[in-house]
Amino acid sequence: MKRTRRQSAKAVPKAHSAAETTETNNDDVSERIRTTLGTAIGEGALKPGTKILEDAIAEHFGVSRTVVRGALGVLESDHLLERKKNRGTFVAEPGIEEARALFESRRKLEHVILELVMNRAEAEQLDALEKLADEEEHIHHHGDEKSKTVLSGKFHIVLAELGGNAVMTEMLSKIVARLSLVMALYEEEKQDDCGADHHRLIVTALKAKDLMKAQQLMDHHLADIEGRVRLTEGQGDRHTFMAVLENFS
Amino acid sequence: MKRTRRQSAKAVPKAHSAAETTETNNDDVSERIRTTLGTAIGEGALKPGTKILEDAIAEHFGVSRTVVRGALGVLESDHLLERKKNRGTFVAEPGIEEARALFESRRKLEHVILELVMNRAEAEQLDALEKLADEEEHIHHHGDEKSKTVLSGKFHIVLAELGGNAVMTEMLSKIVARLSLVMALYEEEKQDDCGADHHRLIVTALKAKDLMKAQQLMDHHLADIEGRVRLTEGQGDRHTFMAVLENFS
DNA sequence: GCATTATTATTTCCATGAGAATATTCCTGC
DNA sequence: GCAGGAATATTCTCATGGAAATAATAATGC
Repeated sequence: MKRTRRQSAKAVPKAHSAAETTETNNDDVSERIRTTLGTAIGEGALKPGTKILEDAIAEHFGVSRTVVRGALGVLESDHLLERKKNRGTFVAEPGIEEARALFESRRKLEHVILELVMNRAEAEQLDALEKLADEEEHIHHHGDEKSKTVLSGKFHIVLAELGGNAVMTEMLSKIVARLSLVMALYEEEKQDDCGADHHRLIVTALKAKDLMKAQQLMDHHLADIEGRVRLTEGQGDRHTFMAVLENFS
Repeated sequence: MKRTRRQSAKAVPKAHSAAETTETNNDDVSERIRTTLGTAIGEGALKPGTKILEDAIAEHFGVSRTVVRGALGVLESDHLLERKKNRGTFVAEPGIEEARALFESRRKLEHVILELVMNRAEAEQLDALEKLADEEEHIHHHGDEKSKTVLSGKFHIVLAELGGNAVMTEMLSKIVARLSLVMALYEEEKQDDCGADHHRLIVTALKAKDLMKAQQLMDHHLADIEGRVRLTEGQGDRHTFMAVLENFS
């Protein structure tokens, strides 16, 4: 038996039988696949180098491999996945040079965003942001590892949205996503206790209309994150088989 | 006759006959389609709203519609194309809010890039950049409309590359591409004579290590571009049938 | 003559099968 | 037992056909 593909579970059997209840516009599925994989990567559930089985995804979402393939294509163009010819698709493993560029870009972008927020955000919007920071701090004490990183990333996105520039927001989102891969690869110790209230401090600086202070706090916050990382060659693939061998030889 | 598709001209007839000279790795084709359409849009050959026939592209590149479809997908995610369900894909028509965001993002990015270039670029690299600006100025006097805009865009990309941050360069490239759509939609008068030597002035400021001056010149240059545009609603679709009608009623 | 409906044609959209390349297992000889 | 290789299985890759939807054209009624 040459081709034994698992039967599509929730896929419509064959015909688009006229009375389709859900009326699943299949283009939404492509979007859903992208966001699903994107957030999975973002919160570290999918580690760098993990192989992506397009058949499995196709089955899970009840669509053909064609649409999965399309979704993977744009994820690749976002540098979240890498496709090796005839080998398959893998979660990307950014190199140290790319990591450096990403950190730098993020620093600059966040600076600009703070400037925009300072000029545009209403007081009530800042209140909402502050509430998010508080919630985050609350979660922090309850040590839920996953929701911690998720919330932490969300703060920066919401902050960017307050800047009122969708292009900026999108750029930052993509950089943050890629940086989560960098952290997964190069992070050394997970000392997430430090910097728990960074976000809240930034908000108060914003409310005080002190741009310099806010940017300075942001710099400190980001430096804190970058400090958990050692960007030296051979560190990135310490999880790979060869690298592990070298540690024991 | 239900399905009359034009015969693929340069496509290999059927089998990947063992002795394929070119050994056309078909993934390169997808890349080629993207860059082709991308530059076509960038230099205004493809105007906003133009319909993209995937059959025609498939035939032209000698591949199936599937790979064309993939390429169009990532172009869509880059906001250069828009896909309307069951209607087709069209060259994107950015709205005025998007245009505003793009202009602003570009200003900020170019500022950052100048900073990076100031810190990193070697003298000889600046020489190369200056040569590019000179060439551009030379072309300018010979009024070749197309190569003028192409060269003009290229300057900013090369400048970004001198910044030594690939992420920044990519972001700027995408913004510039989208802005060419904005210009095509909203540009009023084509007074490209003014600002002919802007680029060269920026380079000299860079060589003089005068960051403030360089940024100021860049601001002026970009303001010049933005000045050619009137971002008011109803201006964007002045080419559409309904808008034309309104002008005569 | 014009609006409205019916018919035809194009084109998008997706599932599927076949081919090619890679990974894995099994087998044989030593 | 194990190295090397053949056979097998898995997975990617892409072209193709058919169904659905929209656009275009023809036809009909008034």
